[in-house]
Amino acid sequence: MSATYKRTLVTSALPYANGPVHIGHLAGCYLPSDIFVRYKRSKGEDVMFICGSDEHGVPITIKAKKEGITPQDVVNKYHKMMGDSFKEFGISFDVYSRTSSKTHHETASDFFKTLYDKGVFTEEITEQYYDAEAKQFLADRYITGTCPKCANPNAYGDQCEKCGSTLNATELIDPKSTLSGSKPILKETKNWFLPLDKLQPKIQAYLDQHKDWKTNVYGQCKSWLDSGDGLQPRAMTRDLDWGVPVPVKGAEGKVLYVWFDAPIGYISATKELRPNDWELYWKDKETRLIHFIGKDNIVFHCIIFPAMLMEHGDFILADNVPANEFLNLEGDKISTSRNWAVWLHEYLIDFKDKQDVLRYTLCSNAPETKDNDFTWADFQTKNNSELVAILGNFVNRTLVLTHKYYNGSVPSADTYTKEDLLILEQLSAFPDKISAAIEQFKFREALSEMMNLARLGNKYLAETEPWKLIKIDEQRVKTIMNIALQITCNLAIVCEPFIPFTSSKLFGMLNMPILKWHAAKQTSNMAAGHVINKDELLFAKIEDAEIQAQIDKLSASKAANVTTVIAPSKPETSFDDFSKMDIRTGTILEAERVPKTDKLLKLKIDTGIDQRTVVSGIAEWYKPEDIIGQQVSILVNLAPRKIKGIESQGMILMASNSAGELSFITATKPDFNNGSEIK
RNA sequence: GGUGAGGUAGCUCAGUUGGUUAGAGCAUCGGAUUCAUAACCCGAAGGUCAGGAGUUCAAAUCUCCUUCUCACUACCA
Repeated sequence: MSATYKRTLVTSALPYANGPVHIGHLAGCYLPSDIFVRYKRSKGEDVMFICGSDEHGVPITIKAKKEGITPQDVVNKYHKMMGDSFKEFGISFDVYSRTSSKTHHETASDFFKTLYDKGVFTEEITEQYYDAEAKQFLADRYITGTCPKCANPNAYGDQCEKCGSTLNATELIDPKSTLSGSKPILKETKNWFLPLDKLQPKIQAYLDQHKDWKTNVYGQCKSWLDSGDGLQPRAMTRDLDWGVPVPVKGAEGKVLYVWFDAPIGYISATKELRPNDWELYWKDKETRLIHFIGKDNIVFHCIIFPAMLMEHGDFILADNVPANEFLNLEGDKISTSRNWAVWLHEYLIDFKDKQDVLRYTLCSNAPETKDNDFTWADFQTKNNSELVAILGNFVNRTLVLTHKYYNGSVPSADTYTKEDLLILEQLSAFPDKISAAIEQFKFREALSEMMNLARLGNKYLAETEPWKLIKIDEQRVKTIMNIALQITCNLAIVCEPFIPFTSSKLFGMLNMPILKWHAAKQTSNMAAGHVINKDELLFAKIEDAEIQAQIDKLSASKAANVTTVIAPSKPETSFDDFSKMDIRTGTILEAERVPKTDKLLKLKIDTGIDQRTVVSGIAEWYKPEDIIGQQVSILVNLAPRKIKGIESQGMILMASNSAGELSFITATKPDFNNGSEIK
């Protein structure tokens, strides 16, 4: 593959500018892409590494409103924060741009215009909620109301965070605009859709050429294409005032959909970096385009963005999309809102100058094929038992002996023994072994191969025992130490993509210029007589106390999360409104699971008035056989509704705690027969 | 429920087109050693390859069923 390409364009998913970077982001795409790019650079290949902040979209406007600042303020803050911490961590982007830049606005706008002029989009008029006071359409996130499912009064228009269900804004009970607090009205609006349904054959053909993609990536793409109705048209514009304005007449007050806008950010960033020849990287067939992303982005990078590029016409498409799975933290999902994360900017303070320890740990346990778990104990072990004990130790013993025996001057190799030759042969084979793994995006394997070189070194010293031989055969020891130094030097070369800070430290100690990848195949990079610098330790042990401090920090956020979140009270209502509800005491007579659902139970309730069927989403909390005879409160004059083909005639009232668990509510005294009113 | 990805030693993971006693690192235990940050080196122990059935001379690998985890998706009046 590389034979047919002249250059490589590597993109790393644009991080969303509403929070700092955490280890999940790093393990998912930034670290693998950085390793890949550093390796390519070391090989002397033409490679460009693109990233930037994704700064549009509704969550940022909400965050801004909450904090009483402008969306631009929000993205300025996080753009700087993310950019700084990436840099300090050694993620070597050639450009770290942002989607609020002028270049990006122009590029995205032109891109849309081109597709528009080509007649790619379909127009569709739909009804959306509109806030008459604020005079704007409301994104789903700007509407709150009562969740129709769990009765959480603070559900968003797209999702209820309490019960986790996805919603349509129009389903919310008692919807409310978060802008003005007023009740939104439905109003017609026009949006532009990318007709993915019509493009499906083209996308199919594209994916068919890439069956070599990682199984998780290809599998997920297939599932989109093969699912029931296939691909569906997707709106590429939104009624919102934060983003790239839609450059079309009649589209005032509309912006491009973030997922239309964000991937174009890769193009804009390249333009900024190479204003004169950026097209070479995006339009020349001899450029290889690779997107590094997390698994949540697969559909956008493998289906939607390629579709956009295809329809535009001039662009090349991704040759590979090596998406990683997710990284968990101490057994739980990483969550920004629950503060369950290791934040990069905090790590960089707590573990100053230990970038490589985290890089090493995250790479060696990267979620390449399935979700993985990051634990602090593992972090400590990887540092103490591998970086310190194997790599650091080998380098240290080699340099210490060199200073001790030769005052830091590289001894000359004399006659090689059979075992020496074997070692040298193995030594020169390492770069290709590591290359092979990196080219296949198997970074864990590549890293472990790199460590094997240090192991080889340790083993060589243990077998030849120069500290014993020095007393009887000084000539022989010179050869041994020369070889040990060659191994050390080549380690400095091949470890660079993974642990660049260590690499440069090592080159410094060896008093060597930075050597490139091909040099690692040589076994004589360190010339006899060359004088090395004073040695220092490459890695320090990490003590239990430091690890405990991090674990305590996490425990604290866990404790903070357990404290019950009390939903704020709803707006005042009238007694008349309340008394319209006819709530009764009833008893469950029969209960059974609704087939093909996870959460639904079909209940037969004696309401005192009659016996009726109610479908209720409580199957996660109650087993059918356990609740026969259970007394419940039921809203009996609610309009019936068909759920999964069953007509549900009422609603069981449930108490719901902050964990989203549900509980029946009933009279606590006996003798409250069915039909007793609740008021 | 549908779709996709997973379930291999205590832990984290490899296992190519089915082919001899299923591998590695870390952790554990034993030995050896002292140049080295009690590190290194050698060795041992450790697995009904989630469970069951089938195809085959031969299955971790192919087929079917069951079960668990994760993601997307559906149901929630």
